[in-house]
Amino acid sequence: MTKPTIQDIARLAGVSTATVSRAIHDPKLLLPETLRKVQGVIKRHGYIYNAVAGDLSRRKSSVLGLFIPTAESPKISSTVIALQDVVNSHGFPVIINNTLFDPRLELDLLRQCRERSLSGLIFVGCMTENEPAIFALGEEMPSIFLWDVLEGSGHNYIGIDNLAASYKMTRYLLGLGHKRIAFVGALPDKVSRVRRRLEGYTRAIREQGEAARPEYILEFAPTLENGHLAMRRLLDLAQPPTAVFCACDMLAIGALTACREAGLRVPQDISIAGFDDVDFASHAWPPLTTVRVPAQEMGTMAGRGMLDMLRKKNSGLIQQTLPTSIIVRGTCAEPGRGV
Amino acid sequence: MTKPTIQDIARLAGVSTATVSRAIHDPKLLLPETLRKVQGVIKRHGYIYNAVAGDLSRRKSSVLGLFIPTAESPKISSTVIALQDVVNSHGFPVIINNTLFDPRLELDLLRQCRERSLSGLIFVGCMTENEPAIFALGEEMPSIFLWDVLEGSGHNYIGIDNLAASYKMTRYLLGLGHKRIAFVGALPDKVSRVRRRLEGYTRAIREQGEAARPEYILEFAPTLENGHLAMRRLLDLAQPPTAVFCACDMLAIGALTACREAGLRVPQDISIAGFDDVDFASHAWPPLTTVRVPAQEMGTMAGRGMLDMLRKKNSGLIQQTLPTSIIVRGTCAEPGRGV
DNA sequence: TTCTTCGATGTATGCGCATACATCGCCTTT
DNA sequence: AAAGGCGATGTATGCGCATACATCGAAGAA
Repeated sequence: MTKPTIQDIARLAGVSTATVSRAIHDPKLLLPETLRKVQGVIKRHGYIYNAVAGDLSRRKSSVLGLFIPTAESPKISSTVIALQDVVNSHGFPVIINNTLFDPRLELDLLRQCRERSLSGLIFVGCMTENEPAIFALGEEMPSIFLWDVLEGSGHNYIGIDNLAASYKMTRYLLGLGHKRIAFVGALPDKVSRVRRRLEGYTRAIREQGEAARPEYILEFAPTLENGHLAMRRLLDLAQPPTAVFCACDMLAIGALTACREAGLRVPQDISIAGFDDVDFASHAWPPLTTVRVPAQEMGTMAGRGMLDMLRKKNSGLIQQTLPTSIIVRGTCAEPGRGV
Repeated sequence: MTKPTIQDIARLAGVSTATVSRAIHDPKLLLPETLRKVQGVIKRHGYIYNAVAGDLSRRKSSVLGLFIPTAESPKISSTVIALQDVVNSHGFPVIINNTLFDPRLELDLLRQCRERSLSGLIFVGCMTENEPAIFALGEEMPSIFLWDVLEGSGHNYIGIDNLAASYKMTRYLLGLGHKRIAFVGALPDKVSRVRRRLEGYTRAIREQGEAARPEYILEFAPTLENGHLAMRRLLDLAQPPTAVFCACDMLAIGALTACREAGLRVPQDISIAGFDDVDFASHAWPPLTTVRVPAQEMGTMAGRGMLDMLRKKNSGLIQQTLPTSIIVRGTCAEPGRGV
């Protein structure tokens, strides 16, 4: 026996296909009796709705697309999970695209999404060089950008002020008395939120009357291994920094390990600060001082915002800047007792 | 101007729709000249292929579905990333379904996948109570199960021998001289791979001539916070264990923190072992002794296997058991110097 | 030369559903 | 009692593509 279609159900229930369609999508349009009859036939014959056909007919798939650099970042995963939690329960599956910081791949994934007529796109940032194309696409279909602010851009965003947060953390380190502060970040040239963090850092340093030293600015993709590598490179410098500000916790925790291996005490000999406040941050040793990012909140809000846009409610622009805060734990202190 | 369809392209290029379709999917069927002509028109008019229509016509979507308990687990993320890496580059997007250990949700997500006529499903385990339904579905469409072995089941799997690995780790702790070993796992009743790990533990304990003590067996979902909680509960026992085997690293690292807070030295006062070998394991303090799980390999192999199945190559059953190994780091030692 | 084969392309149909529009009673309204 | 309104349902068309089958011409076989 072949899979029953809406037509089979209609025939068996003695109604029209339109009525079956209504029974599935908008039951309250039907007489209770009719509804029961149709639902009975549906259940009895194991009818499975064909969403692909529905999508074609409606000219719009009810799938959402999410773009993230890599699922390897636990903090971004928080955003992903929160988002999915909201939209899945409303029948919207999510296709997750890992761009792996590769602009070509990002574009290719984007094309695939367009081919599938996804009903909405959510970006946890995007490659800087693809911004024009992606922003243009944002005009055509519901899109939301997360994890950064796009002020005055006319685009929907739910983000954090990376520059301000980074500036604040750098000021904090400066305030502790550090003169030689390094910055380790993930590809500032390619990712705007990291670039903003770098700007916050350099601004704070410059305000202090000093220029940021190029050898103190390192570029590494956000993995533990890279944090380890970066710290080793910094420690090999003729004049190593007394504090290291890592633009994400993965790098910071890797750096912590490198310090331990080098026999350096944190924070007595060297201070380390992170960005994100991943769950692991408070379980590291010493517990990591970092910037808390409301990743989960952004995911939840993005999900709700997207649902609203799809339902044509609340058609205004979504533009929200969420607060961050410095979480002082145990990896930063005044300099000068070691090294 | 409305979006051009395959028909518009056909007309503009002076060929039939079939030829355009071939130009898109199987270019070598066409005369080079024809191909160039069609591709020119496609490019010039900004034609975008409509995958939804294609899927309907072909009666099969080229999207894959992946079921995981939660993206919050970094080790499962490794599998996800590796899998996506393989299939995305072949044009297969992946819909990721987080079941959150909720059987109802799992079933609902499964229904959504069926409605979308996904071409293949990959499961990082599934809820035990849904196994019959899911295994039955596995007969209808390409499916692969990961992270556990399904010997003699007739299903495709790429997994690890959880029971044996767990048995081995417990033996290791026993060999160190521990008599009081606790087990903390994530919902063994609901997830087969955790059940197997529990079995490995109890088997090893029983072989020692002792029965596993119920108060030493704790059930917690795999989060850092829960590991912390579990350890505190164990430490509150009249007779706390001298070693704690956590069925996943998240729990183990949380437990580590709880010990530190309680003023207990690891491994001098208490031993802790994990399972997974997440990246963070070697960055914890002390570095975590754990069972290495080839998560990435499973993802890669699953991706390749799925592609093969979809291309009808290699139609045999995929049944592979990958090796695990105990990674001895710094959290386990002989008992008896503290507590 | 005639028949066959095969490569290149065209024709025509249907995939399963949504929905604009039409229909048909029945209940209000005046 | 006639007109209008509205709730419940049916009719009919098309969404954009894949593909089975048909066609046609040229090259090779006999």
